Amino acid sequence: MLIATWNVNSLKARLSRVQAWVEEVQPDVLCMQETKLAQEKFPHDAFTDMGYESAHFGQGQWNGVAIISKVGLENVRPNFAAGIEPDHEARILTATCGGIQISSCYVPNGREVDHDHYKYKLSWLQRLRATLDATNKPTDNVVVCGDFNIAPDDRDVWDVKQFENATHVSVPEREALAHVCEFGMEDTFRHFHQEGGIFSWWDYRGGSFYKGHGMRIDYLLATKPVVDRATWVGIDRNARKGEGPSDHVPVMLKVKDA
DNA sequence: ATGGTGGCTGGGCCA
Repeated sequence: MLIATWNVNSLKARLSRVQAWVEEVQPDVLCMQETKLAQEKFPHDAFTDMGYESAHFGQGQWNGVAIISKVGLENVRPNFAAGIEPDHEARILTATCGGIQISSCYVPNGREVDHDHYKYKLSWLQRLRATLDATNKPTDNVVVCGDFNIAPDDRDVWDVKQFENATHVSVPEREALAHVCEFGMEDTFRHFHQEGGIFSWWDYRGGSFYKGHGMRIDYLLATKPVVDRATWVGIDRNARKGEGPSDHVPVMLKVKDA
């Protein structure tokens, strides 16, 4: 089973590239972020034609998360779990696909340290952890993936000196991410790869991709039962090339059958 | 070259 996550930065602008990538790679599940589509505008038919069921949690021209699957799509839940203060934006969608509960997440950017949006980012991560505590055990098959807008450690940015007191690397948000992981999940990329300088996002501005100025802010967290079945994690850097790319590329996790 | 890109829109904000 191949599970992928990709911040597509507008599914309207990116549909042809997403279709081409899905056609080539044939993921069993693809989680998307930043669809930037209203709920009813999601192109379900385009994915049905390729053999996928799909679910979307949209809000309009911003945010929006989706999951497409060809191994089942059940227990679809937009937003955080019942009993937890709901997000006012469309940033998390959860479903069960092929026996694994998978969440497609678009964590708030934060804008600047101590900005209201940064406090929202920290609160959002707390509510993600609370959702897991309320609905799952660490022994469940769970994958939480998406655009976390956090570089987990200094290996995950191109030049740490450029990020003094900046969002994506600040201690409180890294601690908030660690708290999410302490539910009982691991960054599956780091399970297989220890090197730095492997990125999932490059700014559109200033030729960042060609200079190697990126960050690893997209990943798949998984509980131990899933990690124990994992065989490979990869990042499709080629997806950043060519005409009209997203500024993020797909990250993929391969899991053996249970 | 003192700005650089790209998406939302339809001027300026956001990433």
